[in-house]
Amino acid sequence: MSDEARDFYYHAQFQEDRYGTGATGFSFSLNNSPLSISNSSPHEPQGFDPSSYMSFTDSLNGSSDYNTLAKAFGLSPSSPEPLLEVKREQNLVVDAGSETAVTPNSSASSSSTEAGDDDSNKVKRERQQKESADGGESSKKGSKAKKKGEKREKEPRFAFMTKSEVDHLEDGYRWRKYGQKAVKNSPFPRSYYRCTTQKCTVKKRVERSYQDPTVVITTYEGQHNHPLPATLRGNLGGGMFMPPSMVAPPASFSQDYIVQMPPSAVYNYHAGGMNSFYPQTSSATLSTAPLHHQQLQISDYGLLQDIVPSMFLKLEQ
DNA sequence: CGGGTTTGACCTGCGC
DNA sequence: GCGCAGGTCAAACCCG
Repeated sequence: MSDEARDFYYHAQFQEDRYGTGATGFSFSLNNSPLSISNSSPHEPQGFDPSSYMSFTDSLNGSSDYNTLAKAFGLSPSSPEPLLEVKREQNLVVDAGSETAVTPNSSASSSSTEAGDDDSNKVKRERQQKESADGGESSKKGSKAKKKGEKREKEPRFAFMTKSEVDHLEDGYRWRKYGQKAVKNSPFPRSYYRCTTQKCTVKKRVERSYQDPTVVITTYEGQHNHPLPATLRGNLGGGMFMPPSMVAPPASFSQDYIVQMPPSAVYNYHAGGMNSFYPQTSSATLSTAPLHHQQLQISDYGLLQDIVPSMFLKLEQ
């Protein structure tokens, strides 16, 4: 697998009740066939390679097994009814189905200039040399500088889209905003966040789709090397949304499978059919419509917090 | 006072 | 080489 093909795109929708009316929920509004080879999306790049699809797990572990995820969601490679969109970014983020294309290769740098630790350290060093002539070799942040010629390693990334009124969705981890930039051709800025846990280099970018302002595009980069902050574990209620960071596919569709809603939270679903899956908890209700049209209504987020930690442990082993 | 946010400056990569 | 856009830094600021 090439370095430049390790990013992912995930599409979900979240109906949020930010004002506490109790009506919250999310839906995997997958308007495209992510696992489909015969994809007909107008936004799909020409000559799109279906092998570029891979599971979250694959994305994070560096392996590529396209069929695994397809199986996991009961899809044949040409299934017209995708349940989950997991897509590598091939140097771009593409909304394969909706109107919210994310700068399709307008500048590959948007997806390839990651791992700022390397460059930024260089930047820091240079700045320090400029600004502090006392040759301070300190720099609490620039401690792991790399050689100049060394090529930056790209962290695996995946992006997903969420329908939400708030930009920064709670995902159980603590984030520190370190930047905000205006996005070309978009009235909405892009925010940059870093995980505040020490030694954790996970970053995420949050921006709104300029074509559909109700859609928030979140791009995760890297993997958390620590558990969910304890102070937040018991606080998963209240409309929190767990974006998917990893999928642990089942051996077969008839079995339970786990969708990890990251960074670490997991929902456990039971596959109910080719085009639907059902949460095992009674806290949620799900229509029998095809999944990509379904809206999972979670009426009791308190239950969610019970589910998440246990599922996480399950995946941890 | 500690931790998070804001924001202008600065850097890098890329296309022309 | 230049300009543009994305990404990051870090001082100033804010807030509990």
